[in-house]
Amino acid sequence: MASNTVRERILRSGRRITPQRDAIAGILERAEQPVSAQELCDAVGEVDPQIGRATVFRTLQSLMEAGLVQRITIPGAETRYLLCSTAEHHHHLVCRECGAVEELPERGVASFLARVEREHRFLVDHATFDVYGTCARCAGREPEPAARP
Amino acid sequence: MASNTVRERILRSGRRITPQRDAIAGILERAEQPVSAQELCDAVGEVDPQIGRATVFRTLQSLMEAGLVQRITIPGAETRYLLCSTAEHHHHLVCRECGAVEELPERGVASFLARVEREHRFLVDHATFDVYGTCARCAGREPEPAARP
DNA sequence: TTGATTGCAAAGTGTTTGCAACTAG
DNA sequence: CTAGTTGCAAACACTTTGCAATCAA
Repeated sequence: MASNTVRERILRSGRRITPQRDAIAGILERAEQPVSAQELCDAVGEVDPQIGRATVFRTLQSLMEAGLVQRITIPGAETRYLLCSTAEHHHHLVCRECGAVEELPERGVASFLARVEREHRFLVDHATFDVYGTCARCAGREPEPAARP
Repeated sequence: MASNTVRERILRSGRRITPQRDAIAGILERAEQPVSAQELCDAVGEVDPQIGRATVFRTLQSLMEAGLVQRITIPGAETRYLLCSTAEHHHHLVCRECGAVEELPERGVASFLARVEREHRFLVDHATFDVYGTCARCAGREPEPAARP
């Protein structure tokens, strides 16, 4: 099988590697949590102040189209971007404490969606399912975790 | 039990009824599908061109706080607002054909969330679960419905 | 009466675009 | 070589804010 570095994945998607994309991908790769466009711009600026906002946005868009990056839209907060291990459709568990994101494979959601389809006679085309809360590690530290699904 | 008109619900939430709010709520009420802020501004403008954008946004915010309105954030599209029959937390099935929105009660999602909590050792605080596809009525008309969960 | 609400216009965000210059493949 | 990519700055879309005037309860 082909190499799975981000660079390889970009190349395989028929896109060019440029220093800018390399920098942006690197930041996303190192980030332990989803990054906002603004944060990304700032971080990129530290690598090379020459790189402009437009490039950051265009790169994100490009990487999203390539399936390398997914955008998660936290309602009431900013849009954030994260490098995904797989281009397949999946969902996220986002920890509010540490920002860590766990990927929830589509498989886990599929059976539930099937039930929705059956019960509501609704043909599902796309579903967003993002869960916010406290991850196991952070829950271990906290005395009184919130709980309101 | 108390009356359940939108006016009543606004009043009961300790907010004032104003002609502007009445107009905005009326539009949301008549809309068969979620409305974007822009559309709302336009529609409101037809009722009374005097009503400004700021008022529309402030009213939406107010109604959201009161639990009358919910905002749904379609990834890659605009934010839309819709009047909800209940202030309780719930999710939506949105038909891409006709725009109709069906409310999916939290109850239906709860057991699924419980499983996620168990399997991922994750304390769920809030989950967004919005489903896009084709409703039964539209599916009946269409020869080849899309299907890619 | 009086605090909530409004209109206006101006300021913020966050994101996109046009275009000439540049460069990876 | 040449289509894809970039930087810049300006344009855009959407939402929020300050403030004085107004109005619902």
